[in-house]
Amino acid sequence: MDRCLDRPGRPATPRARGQLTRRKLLDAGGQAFAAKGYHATRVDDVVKLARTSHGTFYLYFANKEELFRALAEEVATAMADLATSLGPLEPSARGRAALRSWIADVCALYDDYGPVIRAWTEAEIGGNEVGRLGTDVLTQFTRVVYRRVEEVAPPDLDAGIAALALVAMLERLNYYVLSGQVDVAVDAMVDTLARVIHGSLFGA
Amino acid sequence: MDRCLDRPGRPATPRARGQLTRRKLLDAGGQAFAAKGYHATRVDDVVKLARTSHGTFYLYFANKEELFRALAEEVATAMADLATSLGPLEPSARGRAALRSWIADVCALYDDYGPVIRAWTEAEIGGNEVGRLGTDVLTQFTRVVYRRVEEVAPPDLDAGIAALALVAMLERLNYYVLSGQVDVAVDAMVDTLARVIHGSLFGA
Amino acid sequence: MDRCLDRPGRPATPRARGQLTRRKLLDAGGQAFAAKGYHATRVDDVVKLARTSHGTFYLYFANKEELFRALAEEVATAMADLATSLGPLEPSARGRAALRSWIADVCALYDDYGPVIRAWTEAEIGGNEVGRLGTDVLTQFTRVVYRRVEEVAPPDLDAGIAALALVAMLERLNYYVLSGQVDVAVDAMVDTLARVIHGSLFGA
Amino acid sequence: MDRCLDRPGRPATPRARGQLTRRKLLDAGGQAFAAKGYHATRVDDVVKLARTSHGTFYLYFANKEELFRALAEEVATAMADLATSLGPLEPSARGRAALRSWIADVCALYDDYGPVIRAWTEAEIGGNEVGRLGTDVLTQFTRVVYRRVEEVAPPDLDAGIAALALVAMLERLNYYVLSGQVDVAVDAMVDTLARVIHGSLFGA
DNA sequence: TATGAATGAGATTTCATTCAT
DNA sequence: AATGAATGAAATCTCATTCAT
Repeated sequence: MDRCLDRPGRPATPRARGQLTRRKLLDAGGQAFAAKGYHATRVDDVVKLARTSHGTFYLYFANKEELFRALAEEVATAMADLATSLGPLEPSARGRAALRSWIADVCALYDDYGPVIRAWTEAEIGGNEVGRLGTDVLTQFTRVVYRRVEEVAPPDLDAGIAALALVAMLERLNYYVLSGQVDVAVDAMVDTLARVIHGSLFGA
Repeated sequence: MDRCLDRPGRPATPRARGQLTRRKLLDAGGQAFAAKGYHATRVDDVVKLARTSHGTFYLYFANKEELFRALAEEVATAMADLATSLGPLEPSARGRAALRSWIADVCALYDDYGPVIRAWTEAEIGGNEVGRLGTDVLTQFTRVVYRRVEEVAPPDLDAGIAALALVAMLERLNYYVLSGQVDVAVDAMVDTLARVIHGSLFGA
Repeated sequence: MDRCLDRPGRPATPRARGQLTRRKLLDAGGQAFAAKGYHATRVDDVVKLARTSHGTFYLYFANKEELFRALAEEVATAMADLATSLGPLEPSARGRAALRSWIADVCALYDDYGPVIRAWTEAEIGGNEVGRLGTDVLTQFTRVVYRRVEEVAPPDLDAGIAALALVAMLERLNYYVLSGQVDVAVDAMVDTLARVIHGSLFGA
Repeated sequence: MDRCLDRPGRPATPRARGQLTRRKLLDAGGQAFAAKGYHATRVDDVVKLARTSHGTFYLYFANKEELFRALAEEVATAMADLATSLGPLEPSARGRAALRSWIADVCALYDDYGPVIRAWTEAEIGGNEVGRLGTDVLTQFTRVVYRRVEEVAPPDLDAGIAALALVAMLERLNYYVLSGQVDVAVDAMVDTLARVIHGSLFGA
């Protein structure tokens, strides 16, 4: 961290420092978006958190939206991975445990990346590229859930909409809980979500 | 306060025009928020839609937030009314039909007031009074659902969280659908929601 | 005050009511200027104090400045009268008593009209008509003082500047005292002013 | 906080430019207030005089009032210094010369900072912090004069009020003269003030 | 690479004045 | 004679982005 090491003449640690600065900005962005939301976050908030300057910010990101997109892409990867990890749904107790475990992963991911997920589904930025990225990721995620629901859905249930409804529930409940609007233990939330989803597919 | 001028018979001009203008601004606000979201909406958008002037806007509302709050209060009333209209949940086909009908009402309300509901639960304006109003209304709404769920919940289900999860699902699915991010018929959505909720409580 | 007396068909008390309204506005203006100063006073403040409407205001005065000018003209008259009432200055005890009495009148006038006097000497409105009116009145007033000073001034004293200095002292001390910036009894102020002025002309 | 970049030898660019801009704004403010008065001065006038942009202005001052306050604080310092430089008052010719010299300093200060002094004693901005600062400085200034007057005041003279009256005369006469409302040479003004003040204390 | 000063377009807000009734 | 709603020009203020060093 001692900056005095890279003395004038020598470039020193080729681009390691740049990567570090970029990372600091990404982290700061995550924090800032979490605290105030995408729109209310100022570039100033980000650079202050990152302990850099405005000039530096624009060295790494073309604008605020690009910072957000970079963050969003990290989340997109994580969500895609998570989606593929959902195994077949089964009525058995074992199936239910598997479901519960997956839901726990979803909640953990939301815990890490909630603000980003939240922001990209906002209508406010729905018109632009980032909104589209968000929609795509969510659509992708929902498609996987859909496939699993379809395998077991009773004939009177529209698997497409049901999958969407379940994803909606997962996302929004996490939002309520993480934004502190309600006071619920994460564990109890995971239990209940598993119970409700399992129940709605296979009965109580 | 009865002025001698507005005698019965004469059109009651006194306050009528003002109220009309206020209404126009409120409606315009609803439209604008729906179209561009709370943050992206400019006071200018609102007055253009309402076909008035900037000055007039500030005659009726101190700022954009106050306009939003006024709108939010209308929604709060509507939601409170809707909440009380939820009857007991029952496993019977009749009970399910009643539930479906209530859900249809919820979706209709969301159709009318969606953008406001959406905006007030966003973290961006969560720090202020409006955010609190939103939280309060949603809490109130959830409480009513909670009471009904509690009456019939199987012992292995936490009625409080379940009620929250169901409200989350209702709200977020409507959001997905109304924001055009996915393409689903309202009727099918209502069916599925009724099916999922009923199923999760009483089995398939 | 019962407005219902002037029934539609009859004009009733020809223009008495108008004069009353005008007076109310003038008084309200005086109060408002006193409380917040000329610039910070809004037409709205005036009409609220006068319990009338904006429309009515502009029925009687072309604008805020005209209201001020009307007020200023009242003061101008009073000051001109006061100026002529200053008798010859004399070293005797009797002369000093006469001076004291005149100063008491000046302070009383300042008590009544202070805010107007204050406002018109402000540089802020010095460029316009009102400022000129103020300057004229003050010049006139000073001229009278000048004549009396000249009659008795020792040769080493420039009567013109001395007169100006005395008027300045009279005006500003009253301002300090009336604006509440310092806490001094009016009587003591009058005594001291008489003493200082008399002393500066005739010795202690 | 010592950054490795600004090593001794390199021009100390870091803060210098900013300070210069701030200074330019301060000076421009002084000019603008002098020319149009506090209320009539627009932020726009200031930035035009300083040859900067609106944005830059708000980088250094939160608003017009803050700029004024900064200016006022400079004046406050100068006035406090001036106050302490007043020596004992003496009836002798030498004492009178000393008094005259001090008055000359006061008038010079008023020449430099007149508009600020003028503005802060106005009722218009008297309700806020700046007004208080002005009152404090003037009170402080008066207190020093008071001490000197008290040392020599004849028993029939209230030294407190007399000091106030003298300060009032100094301030207001300068105002009349500098605002161009009357046409008086500064030298003659200083002479007359010295004569009047000396005379009022020690006789002609 | 990094900085912090500067910018200016655009948003918000105020308020003297006019207008329809 | 009186009202209160409406107006819009002008002022204030914000902030993403660029620039000089």
